[in-house]
Amino acid sequence: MARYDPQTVEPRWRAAWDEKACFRAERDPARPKYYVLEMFPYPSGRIHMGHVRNYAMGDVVARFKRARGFNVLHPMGWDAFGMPAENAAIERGVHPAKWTYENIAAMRAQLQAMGLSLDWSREIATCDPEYYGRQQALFLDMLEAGLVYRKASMVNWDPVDQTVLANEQVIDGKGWRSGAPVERRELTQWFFRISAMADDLLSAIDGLERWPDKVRTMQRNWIGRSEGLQLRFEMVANALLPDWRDLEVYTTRPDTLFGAGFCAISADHPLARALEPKLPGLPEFAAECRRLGTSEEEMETAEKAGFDTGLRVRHPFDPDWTLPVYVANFILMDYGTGAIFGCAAHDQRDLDFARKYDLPVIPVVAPTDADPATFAVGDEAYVGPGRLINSRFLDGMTVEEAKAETIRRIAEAGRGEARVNYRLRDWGVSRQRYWGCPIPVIHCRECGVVPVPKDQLPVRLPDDVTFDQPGNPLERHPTWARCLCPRCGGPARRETDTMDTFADSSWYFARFTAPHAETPTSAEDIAYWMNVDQYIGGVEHAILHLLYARFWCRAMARTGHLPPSAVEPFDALFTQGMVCHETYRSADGRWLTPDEVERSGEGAVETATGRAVEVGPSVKMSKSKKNVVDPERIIATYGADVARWFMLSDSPPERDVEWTAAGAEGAARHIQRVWRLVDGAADALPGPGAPFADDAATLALRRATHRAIAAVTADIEGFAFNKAVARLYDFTNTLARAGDAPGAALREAFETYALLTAPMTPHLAEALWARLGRATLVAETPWPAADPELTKADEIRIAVQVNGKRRAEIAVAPDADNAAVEAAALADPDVARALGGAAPRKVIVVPGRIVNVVV
RNA sequence: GCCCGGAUGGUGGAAUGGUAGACACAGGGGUUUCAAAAACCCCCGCCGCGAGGCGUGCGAGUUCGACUCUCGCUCCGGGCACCA
Repeated sequence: MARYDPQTVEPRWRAAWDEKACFRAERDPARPKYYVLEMFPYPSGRIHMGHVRNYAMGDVVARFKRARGFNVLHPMGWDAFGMPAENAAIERGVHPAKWTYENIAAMRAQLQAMGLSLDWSREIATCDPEYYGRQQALFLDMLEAGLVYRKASMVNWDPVDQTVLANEQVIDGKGWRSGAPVERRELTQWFFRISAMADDLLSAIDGLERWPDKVRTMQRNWIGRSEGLQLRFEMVANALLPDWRDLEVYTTRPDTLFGAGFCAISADHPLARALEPKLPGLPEFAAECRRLGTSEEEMETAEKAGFDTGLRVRHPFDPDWTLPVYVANFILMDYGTGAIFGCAAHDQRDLDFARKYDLPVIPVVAPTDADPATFAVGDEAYVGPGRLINSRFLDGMTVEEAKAETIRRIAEAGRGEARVNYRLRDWGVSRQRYWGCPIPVIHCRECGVVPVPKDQLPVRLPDDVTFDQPGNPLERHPTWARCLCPRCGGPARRETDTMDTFADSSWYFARFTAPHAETPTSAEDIAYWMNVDQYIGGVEHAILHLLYARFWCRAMARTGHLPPSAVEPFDALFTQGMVCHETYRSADGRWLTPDEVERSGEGAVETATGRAVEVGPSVKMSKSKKNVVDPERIIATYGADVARWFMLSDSPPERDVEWTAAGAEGAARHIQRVWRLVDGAADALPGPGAPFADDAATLALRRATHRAIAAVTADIEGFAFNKAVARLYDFTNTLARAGDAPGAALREAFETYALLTAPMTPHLAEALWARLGRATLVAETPWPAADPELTKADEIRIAVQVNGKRRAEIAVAPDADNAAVEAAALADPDVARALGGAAPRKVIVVPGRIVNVVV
């Protein structure tokens, strides 16, 4: 009896699949298609366990659907542009392209070793001009359609490195390389007009029924539709800015207008800009605000601070009532009008601000159970429902009534109007970096911004670039940007900004349907393959990537690259959890990898020194904490099936999973056990198609077999891979005890096992199938069907409760009527004892479930 | 700070509002073996000799019945627009 050796067995079956091109996807209108896609990876150089989990799940779906008769498209590619390649160039002097393509080669080999049923002939890399050239064509069409424009916007500026920094490169307000305090700086940049589609992107979420509710909620909140009032406060005449008449603010709480205590504007508001040179102290304060960087998180968590401009505005309902105007660090120029009125009593931020600067806190909404005369606000703003107080003509109204009435009166007075607003901002795509898709426009002194003619695409990145100094290599390249204006022929300069990599990942799924087409998409292939039936990826992409892709598809539809049916490209979405591992820290505070540590009972020691190691909580695998396990080593030690099986077992796919060495060994033992069972029994089995014996042992085993088929099928369809795995463990235990069962039933059971395990452990499945004498491939074999006659139970056991506490268990026929079940329950001696002679007041019988006797 | 999740034995988890702990890992005991490994069998929520009682992060509530529904917390995680 040979031990199952994955290192020799697995490559053999991968070669067999390749030879028969089992996973090549060809358009075939006669067959139903199924497009399953996992989020493509960034080519960091090595796959990690998160990839293993993601791609194992996708492969389960792909192999399952293929076995169910679908024409499956399951492609793979590379999200290959991005900052790490430039960082490698800066730190190690390797060219981003060389670094990226070497990483792709290494990761492709690793993914191939996983035995994924991918169509590699469709592989794409976003850094390939074949791909990004088509993206440039899309960009030009979107530009022409008015979906792209330029405007001034803020970036994080490192004044020492003279470089734009990503948010993750700003640490505690300082540049990650230079350590210099970061400034906000304004640059003219390219934007996609995603906000113009806000309403459609919002309402279409209702139709995404096979997306997780949490993702739909997050997207709704992100878009943030609000109904409110845009209102112009009249400015009190002042010598500083005699020409400014009004201050326009946006509020979602017009009902609280009589609670207004101040107005606040962003440091980037035109009014603040106009005041800056005229007000001593303001430039310093504005600079302080701008040091906050561009992330919303920073703005919101920073301590509220303001600068009193000395200007005042009039209350719209009382010309004698004036409010101070502050410049404040928590007002976003990008939201609403960049100015607010503050009602301290009913907004926490406003309250914090008012307490700090001693501004009035006037409650104007009182909860219905409070006494309006004494209701006051302490350190917590009241944001709940209630009735208006201290608000003149609004007194006594509900919040909703008061909002409507305020808007009506403001409109009547000509000082504002109702307005729908969105939190969603336009998508800034300009990146001042080399390793991205060049934005295909030319700047001409005479003609302005001129699109690159399509026949000159792709605008290729130059190869000869240097990274020995900070800044954008494209900008300082001696010749690349220099060109002639396509319109007037005069000297001109190329755009040196490249696109956000989110653009690359916003349409790759469409490109996979025709990866070699001359045009970005091919209508026939799109019509057949789109949409993606099942998309699988990390929940960290719930908002940005998925929202941008939804927008981009709408833009592609408007420019004729996608049919209207593809504006929502992902019919079903599944977000999987992360892979975690416990963390280890040596006595001197160094993080240790799991390889450097020996686990012993409660504690752990560092193998090299024998010293005790502090075992930390299990958190997402990350290089910084060194709690990573290299899939390549796992595959080399145990085989791909073990890695796949373990990643699918135990934890529900949407939840985080913890990698443990013991778990991996358990998975390896299981695979050996299955092989041993089949290998030991195979020679004695009758050939395929032998008739079943008419005896109890045959019936019992066949019942177990068909129940396993039904259960595994339902579990895979329901994305409960951990439960499918548990069913297969269960079925394995049945097989282990069925050694003397009649041959035909045993063959059916073993063959069924091979077919059911194939989506999870495809190599093992093929090996079992072949050992059972089959000359075909499991990869080409249809999924087994459960015989309903065999999955029915002949007797069920149900619990009997007395006053909600379980007291007994009775066996009844599955179709027994309620009266019979009730009688059987009351006749049970344990039930009688629990009743203690008391007469049942009520008996609840839930058919097939439970009996509850209430006394 | 704001938005979205999650919490069940020693561990990962299972459970259309209906027998809490399927299945697995770890642990314990046994069989086999010169021995070890492997394999196989049994036990395994907590307290209790037992009868029984208590148990799904905490506190309330709805229900004949709550891990599941509602409200209020705690802790942990994801996202916050230039990481991908």
